[in-house]
Amino acid sequence: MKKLLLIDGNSILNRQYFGVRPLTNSAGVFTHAVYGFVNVLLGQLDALKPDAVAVAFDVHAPTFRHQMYDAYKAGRHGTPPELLMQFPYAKKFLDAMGILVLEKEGYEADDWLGSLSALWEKDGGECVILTGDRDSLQLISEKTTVLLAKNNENVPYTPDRFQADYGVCVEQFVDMKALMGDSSDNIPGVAGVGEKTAAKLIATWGSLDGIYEHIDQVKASAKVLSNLREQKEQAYLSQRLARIVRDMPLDFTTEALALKAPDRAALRALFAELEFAGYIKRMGLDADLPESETAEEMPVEEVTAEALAAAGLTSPVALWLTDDAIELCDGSRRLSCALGEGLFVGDTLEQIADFLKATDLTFAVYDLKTLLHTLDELLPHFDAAAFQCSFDVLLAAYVINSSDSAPSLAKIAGAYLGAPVESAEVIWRLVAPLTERMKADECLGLYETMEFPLARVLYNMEKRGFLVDRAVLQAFSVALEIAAAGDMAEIYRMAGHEFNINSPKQLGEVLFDELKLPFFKKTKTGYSTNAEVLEKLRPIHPIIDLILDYRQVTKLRSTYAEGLLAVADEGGRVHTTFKQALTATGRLSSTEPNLQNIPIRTELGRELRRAFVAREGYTLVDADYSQIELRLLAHCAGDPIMIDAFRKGTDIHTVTASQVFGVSEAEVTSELRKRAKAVNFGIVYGISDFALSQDLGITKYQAGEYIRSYKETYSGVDAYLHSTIEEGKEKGYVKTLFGRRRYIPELTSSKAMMRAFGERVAMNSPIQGSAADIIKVAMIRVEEALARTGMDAKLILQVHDELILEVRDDCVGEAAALLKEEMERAFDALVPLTAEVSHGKTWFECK
DNA sequence: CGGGTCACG
DNA sequence: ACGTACGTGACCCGG
Repeated sequence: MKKLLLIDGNSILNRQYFGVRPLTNSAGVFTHAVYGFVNVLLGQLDALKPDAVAVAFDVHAPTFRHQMYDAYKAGRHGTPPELLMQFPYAKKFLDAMGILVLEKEGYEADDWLGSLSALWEKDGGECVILTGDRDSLQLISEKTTVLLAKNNENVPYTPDRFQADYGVCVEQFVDMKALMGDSSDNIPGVAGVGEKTAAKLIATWGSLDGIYEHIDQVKASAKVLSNLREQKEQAYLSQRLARIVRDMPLDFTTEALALKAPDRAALRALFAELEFAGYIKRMGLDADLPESETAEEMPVEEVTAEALAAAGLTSPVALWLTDDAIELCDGSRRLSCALGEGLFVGDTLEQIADFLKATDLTFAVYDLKTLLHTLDELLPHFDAAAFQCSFDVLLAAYVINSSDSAPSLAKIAGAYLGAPVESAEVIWRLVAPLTERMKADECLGLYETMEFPLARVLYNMEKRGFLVDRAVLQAFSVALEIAAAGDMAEIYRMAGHEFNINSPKQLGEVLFDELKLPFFKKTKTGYSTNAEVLEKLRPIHPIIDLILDYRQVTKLRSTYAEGLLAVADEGGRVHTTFKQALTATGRLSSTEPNLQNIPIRTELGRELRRAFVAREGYTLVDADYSQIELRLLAHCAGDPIMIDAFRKGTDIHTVTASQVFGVSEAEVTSELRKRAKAVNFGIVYGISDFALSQDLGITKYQAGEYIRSYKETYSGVDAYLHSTIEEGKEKGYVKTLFGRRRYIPELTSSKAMMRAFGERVAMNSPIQGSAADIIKVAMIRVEEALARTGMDAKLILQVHDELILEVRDDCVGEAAALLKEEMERAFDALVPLTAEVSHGKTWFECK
């Protein structure tokens, strides 16, 4: 029996795009989706050995079904350009492989899959359909299997497997979808009917027709029954939408699908353009090249690990990891050490691992932290601590100029070199000019003693991760879900109809057009519905409270409870990624997950911290700097009154209130202290009377008076802030206590708005940046001191002014003392930089 | 993919 | 006249 392999090109490319880590060739074309696609296709050809192959693509036409589909696609899953640009390459690849590409205006890939599998079956052949789209499961038959592409595997769906999964037979699938709908395909279905109800109804009555023929006998909830009756038309419309076309007009016969011989020259050229050296090798395409041409076009030697070890490179050697090779360059030679066929060939990787283990070379790299993670994932028994590295061009470029965040190697090369060069060579050639520039800008010390050593500390922290209690998150998520559902029902009742509460547009219409509530603020796109606005409306209408609560609980659920569950590893630990070369001020940022914005300010939100725990037998030790930014302001400004206050250990906000409002410290009420606190914060941010008035709900005039009085009290601070702005205007940048620069071109702008922004940045950056520098020093010292003492205590998180350790129960006291000591000693300021330590089994208990 | 909203320091 | 505090990241909507 002849075998046909049919592939849903859109679906598979899409999966590869999101599943394979991003990759570009040196021309900047994204290539990872094609890379994965090629891998999948070659793998299936190998495994199935089909007689015929075809790959289908969507070409939308403005028919009804496709309009809806397009609207949807354009909405939430609009194809990113980085994927779009890869489609032509995938098709070129298929052409070169001798595989038929199917596309026709007005038809989707699954229409082709349906029609061709029907045709092939009629001719007595067997068919395998490869797709990631469950829609195609309706095409399963005795002769047709659907290989459903999941994250790591392809699951073969036969009629039996389908029945087992869905509880109905394949022929009933379309009717089931007619009832339950499919949000991803914009099929409405019948309201209130989900997978469970749909399966039960279809299993009982056999089909959609069966249900409606016996509608008076159908047993279901009153709501479902009335929806079934009212939405009969919609159900049949959904049925039509869900059914894949199986009889599209075809202007060719099954013979046209037969696999042809590949055009090896075309394949080689394509892979060369995409820089898929691994596939050229895997398919033996380089063997076709005349010897001389190979040598001329590819000056890179493909060598084994042993040969490499014997090559006699001299330190420092630039090291650059591509998808299928490690490139090395010592200035005179550039070598690429093949990782083998793809990244996952065991013995070759082992050889690389052995080489790295045995070598005493020192490397220069781009982004040490990421490289260590990659090597750790790829190589057996990789020892990050033994990997000798002396230079990181990413961190050097960031220290020199923090303005463009996380610059690519190509971008750094563009800025500091001229001609385009290969990656390993770029790294090697960048070391000298970057070093010289750092010397000239007096930030080489910052790089050498702070940023570069910090990279390894961050690597360790990321690798360790933070344990979360998944049961706690689950339970929290469920409770929040229930709360949200309750709010939602009540909101709909008060509004008189259902709408999407998450849509600011729809919410604005309900509140301000329908309920006629007064509006205070508009955004570019419509009414503003933010918390500040809603807070004012609170007394006017009871729906506001519910909306605020709904917002809070859905945020906590989706961003935190569900968000954290989604990224926890098998052991329940979450591994954040610290971006070390991103912020303009020198702070770190934390992503996937962001562990630097875990709720604390509200009681409910704070509950989440109960889910952050120490592992069995261990305790969290947490320390945070007390008002470090204000203390640094006192230090930088040399302001005697502020310095005195911090030295005496008095409460700074109380002192400020007493001074600014002219009362004794004993007379400072909590309201006065609150206002003084807002002024103190404002000063650090680069204050304006308007913003302060907004924050405190007072008049602009009053806010101006506060500021005037503040500046009188702390005249040193006032003078310092002015001089900082002046220096910024003169030099074009401001800098931290450790010499980290931030360039502020806005300071010389002709637009007042821009200039004012520049001035606020000039006032804030040295303070925020110095605080960031100091905790970085502390982190390096804490990591080092803990390692030296051999204590079982490890840094696992930094939150700007806070450090968290996971410590074995028996050394909590010792670790807490060490942590406090190292943080407070990290910088010798004119005022004490105090750190407050606490500990507990969960983050919640650390306060 | 930009804007609105809201979480943190 | 005009829009306003500094630095971040994630989720959701809708064009």
